Amino acid sequence: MLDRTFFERDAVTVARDLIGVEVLVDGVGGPIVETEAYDAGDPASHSFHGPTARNAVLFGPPGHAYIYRIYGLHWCMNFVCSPVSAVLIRAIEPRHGLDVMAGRRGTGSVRLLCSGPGRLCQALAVDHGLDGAPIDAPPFDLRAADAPRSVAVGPRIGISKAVDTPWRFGEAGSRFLSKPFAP
DNA sequence: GAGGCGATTGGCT
DNA sequence: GCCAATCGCCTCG
Repeated sequence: MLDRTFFERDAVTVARDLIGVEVLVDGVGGPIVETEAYDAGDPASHSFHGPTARNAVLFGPPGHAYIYRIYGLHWCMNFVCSPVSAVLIRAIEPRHGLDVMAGRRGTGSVRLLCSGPGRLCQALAVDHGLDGAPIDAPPFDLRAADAPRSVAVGPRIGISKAVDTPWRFGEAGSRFLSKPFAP
């Protein structure tokens, strides 16, 4: 289990350090291979326009899950950092509970089980019910990386503001990335 | 109270 | 590569 102070740092630092960290929800999950940072004062962050009903968790203590619905049908999972910032978990490497994930996802393709923020939430059964939940307690279980990873960096995906800010991080060469990093 | 849109995905051309 | 699906939240009137 990660120390709580891990998230008492800025989102960019945490996003880089999360690559390789194992995240399990009720025992299902695997190592994080792709993240994005959304900093305080970042025009692309949900916190930019101040507190609202949806983003209230972002303004609370770090080390909690911020989960929201996107495009009316998918969920996205973030870990809250400090101050008022968050890391979007974009992809993990399926390692534990493959059969459970496949059942939830309705696909046999291991590569597509958790390759994308919406997909991994479906595979791990993450939804609004876990919004605001502390991530150092069940059903979450976060474990330090088993080995150092080579981390690639690039611009974030799918946003319309601050599109050039290089705050997307990923395990170089992983086949479970939602999109490859430019060389 | 109404209108627009999003940190996405999957299916079809 | 393009586009529909689908709805809660936010902004504006």
